[in-house]
Amino acid sequence: MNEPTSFLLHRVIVAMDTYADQLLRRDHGVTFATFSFLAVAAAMPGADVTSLAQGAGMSKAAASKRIPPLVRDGYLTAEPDPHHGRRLRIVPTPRAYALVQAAGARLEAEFSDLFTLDARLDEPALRRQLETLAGVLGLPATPGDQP
Amino acid sequence: MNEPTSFLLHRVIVAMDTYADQLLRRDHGVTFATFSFLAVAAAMPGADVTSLAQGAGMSKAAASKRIPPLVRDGYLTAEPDPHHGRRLRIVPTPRAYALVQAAGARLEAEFSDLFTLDARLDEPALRRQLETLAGVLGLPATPGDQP
DNA sequence: ACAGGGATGTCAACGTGTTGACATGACGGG
DNA sequence: CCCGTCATGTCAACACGTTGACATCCCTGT
Repeated sequence: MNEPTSFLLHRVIVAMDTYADQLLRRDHGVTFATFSFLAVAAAMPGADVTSLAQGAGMSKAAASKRIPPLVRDGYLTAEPDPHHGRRLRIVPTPRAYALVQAAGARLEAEFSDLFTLDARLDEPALRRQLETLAGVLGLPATPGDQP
Repeated sequence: MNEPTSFLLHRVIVAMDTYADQLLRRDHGVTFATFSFLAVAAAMPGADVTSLAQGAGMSKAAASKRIPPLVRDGYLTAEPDPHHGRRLRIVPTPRAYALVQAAGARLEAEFSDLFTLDARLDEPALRRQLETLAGVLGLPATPGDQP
């Protein structure tokens, strides 16, 4: 009996996430989840908590809880929206942009290397398969796009 | 600028996991993590807590906490190993085997369908890429194999 | 003007993972 | 035989997500 492809996919991702997490912790002092959240925030500066939650694929409550520590650590600023009494404007600081840029480039480089480690790996082909799969699953073409 | 392939991979998996989780909750009354844990237990009946943790890719403590509720719900039995004063023998009940078999088949069927929904999807090709990737990452060929 | 419904952010309670510490059983070398 | 060391399971504390409830604010229809 063969392992289902979906399970194999799962294991591969878990391994890649673990690797990325260790790299980010060691070299940038943040966890993968934090980096990911900051990357979303950097992609939509001035967004409110709800948009951030959607973009990061988590609940409003989770995003709301994540923000205060990131403000304390100098990665974000959170100010009340002058045009809306309840809405917050979340703006990344230069430190956040620097982290996202550096760590993002680092991760991309690492995983690019990964795809060249074996001649049987064909990144463009894999990418096409994944994009089609994303389409079938109803995922947006780019992460966290706001309509 | 293009989204890194590794990020795309991540998003695809998260979507598939979410889908699987909803299906399992609705039709089998367990979460994906629980199913996954029971699948590991079913693959190594009589294993101790440490082996189970390794097989399921979690810490000993997490496995240890997971077991009592599963015993209470009639999915597992946990008895002291007669040959070792501290070791426990974790044995799945028929109910666990039935769940793993039924839910596993269901998931596999769903995701097989998924791979036929678009003519551009080539499951064998995708699978070869993933297996090579797993090899490069140093993953075992089959999940939870004990040396 | 204002009543009602939706949007927004936060809270409490909970689920489930982690790490580090710990008591205790197994085991091998002196 | 006994002592040091490792293996084993559990506990406490924490991290970080979820859901459901909630107060508050905005906006629209009347």
